[in-house]
Formats: sequence, structure tokens, C-alpha cells
Amino acid sequence: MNAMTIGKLAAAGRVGVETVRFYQRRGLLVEPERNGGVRRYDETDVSRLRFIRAAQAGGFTLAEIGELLALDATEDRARARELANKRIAEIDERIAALQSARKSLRRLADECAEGGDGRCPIIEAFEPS
Amino acid sequence: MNAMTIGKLAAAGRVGVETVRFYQRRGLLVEPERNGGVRRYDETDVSRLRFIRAAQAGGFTLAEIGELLALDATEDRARARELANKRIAEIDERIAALQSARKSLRRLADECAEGGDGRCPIIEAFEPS
DNA sequence: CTTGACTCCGTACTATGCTACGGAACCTAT
DNA sequence: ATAGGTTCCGTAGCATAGTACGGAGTCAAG
Repeated sequence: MNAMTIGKLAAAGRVGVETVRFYQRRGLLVEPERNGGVRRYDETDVSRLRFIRAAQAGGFTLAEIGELLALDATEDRARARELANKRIAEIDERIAALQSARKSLRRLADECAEGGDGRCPIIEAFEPS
Repeated sequence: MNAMTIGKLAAAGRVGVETVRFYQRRGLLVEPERNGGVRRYDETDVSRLRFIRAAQAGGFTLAEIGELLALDATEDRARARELANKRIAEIDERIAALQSARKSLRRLADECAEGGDGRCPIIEAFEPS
């Protein structure tokens, strides 16, 4: 078997050991079997850990990720769909906000680029447009 | 003059009074003149406050926003451009991450939608694809 | 069988961005 | 002039997501 220690798991998920322990306390990672005091993890733990990081990158909070993980063990497809759709809507909003900010920044950079003197009107670059 | 109290300013910026005070402590909003103990704000303060919220929506931290605001008072166009471009790159990354997460979620919702039994493979939906 | 790396555990601390509390002062309308 | 709503101020607390500490236990190599 390819059992690994917490250090290996953390490395595989590119997080710190303390972070793994933290996720365990939060119930995101299950406390694994021990081999004489020392925890032993396997590939499914790596998957879970990677899932957590991927979901986080998608803007899920740890609490939401916990719900998703719990959901993954059930057959409540309706709830899973509901959560997914809710999050998609939130993601769309967030993307829109970022694109708006990007536009303001682009404007700022462009206006500041074309020589000229005086200062860049940074606040105006973000004015509701 | 259209001087307003902290409560009006907060309302105009859709934030709480405590938040305005917090921003003042952080140096994001300047301590305004007093009219016998009570602070009086004007339209420029509203602009600044709105700017802070807009920049925040674009993912800037309060520290970065402080730098932008400070920059707005200088003529350091190069630095302004640099900051803007750096942030644009970050925003693009963030948008890409969100779009990737969105795709996974879409897949999840779709797969869970089409009848079938058993559970939705949530973790697999986020597997490095 | 000892050394050094790793693990365990609880607890404490950090950073970010607010949010709340509570008593005093002040402002406004009646 | 007095009641009620704001404002002022420092300080304290909260949520999120970790990060650090330190002493004890364990494990594998030499």
C-alpha cells in the first residue's frame, strides 16, 4: 500500500502540514487510521485535499467546501444542483465585478501611459462608468 | 455648502458608520474638518469612499487601495501604470480560475441533473481537467 | 541504541476587514 | 429646555484562513 505521512500528503497538496491539521479540525479531511500513533493517508486523501484547493480557487469558503464534501457522500442530487447553481450565479457576479475593475484599470494604465503631465486621475478611473 | 455628517456619508457609500471610522483610522479617508467637534464631509469624500468600494470589488486589499490613493496625489505615472498592470494580470488570473471553477460546477450540475441514481461525483467534477 | 527528522497535540498568535459597545458630548425639533 | 437621535472615542470582539510554538512521542538509519 502507498500509505503516506502527513508531511507527504501536505507536499502532494502543496500546503503546509499545519494546514492539513487545520482542515482535519474543520472536518474537511477525515482523521485517517493510525499506524501506532502516526496518521497514514492515501490517494483518496490527496484527491480530497486537491479538491479543497481547487474549490477554494473557485471562491468557495471552507464552510461551503465542507458542505460540498458532505454532499458528495449522499445522494441528494437536488441539493447538489442547488448549491452548484447558486455558486455559479455568484461566480458570474464576481467575474462581472472583476471585469469592471479590469476595465477601470486598463483605462487608468492607458491614460497614464500617453505622456502628458500632471497626475493620473486614479479615482476618476474608477468612477461609475 | 453641502456638508454632511458621517452618517450621511456612510449612507451615500452604502457602508456603515463604523466602516467610515475604520477607513479613517486606516488612513484611507482623511479626517475632515470639524464643525464644533462633529466631522463634516463633502462630495470628494463620497467619491473617495466609492472608489474604495469599487477597488475592493476588483480585489484590491485596503493596503493597496491606500497606495493607489496616495499615488493619486502624486505625479508618479510610472508607478501608477505599474500597479495597474500588475493588478490587471492578477485579475486575469482570478477570472480564469473562476471560469474554470464555473465549468466544473456547470458539469456537476448537468451530470447531477440528468436523472440517474447514485451520488453526484462532486470531487471528480473538480478533478484536474 | 542513539541521533535526527518527522509527527502529535493543544494552544496561541497573525492578518484582513470589519462590527459592536458604552458612556459622554452635541445637535435638532418641539 | 429637554428628549431623542447622532456623533465621538477608545477598546474589544468576530469571522475567515491559516501559521507558529514547544514539549513529548515515534520511526528509520547508521
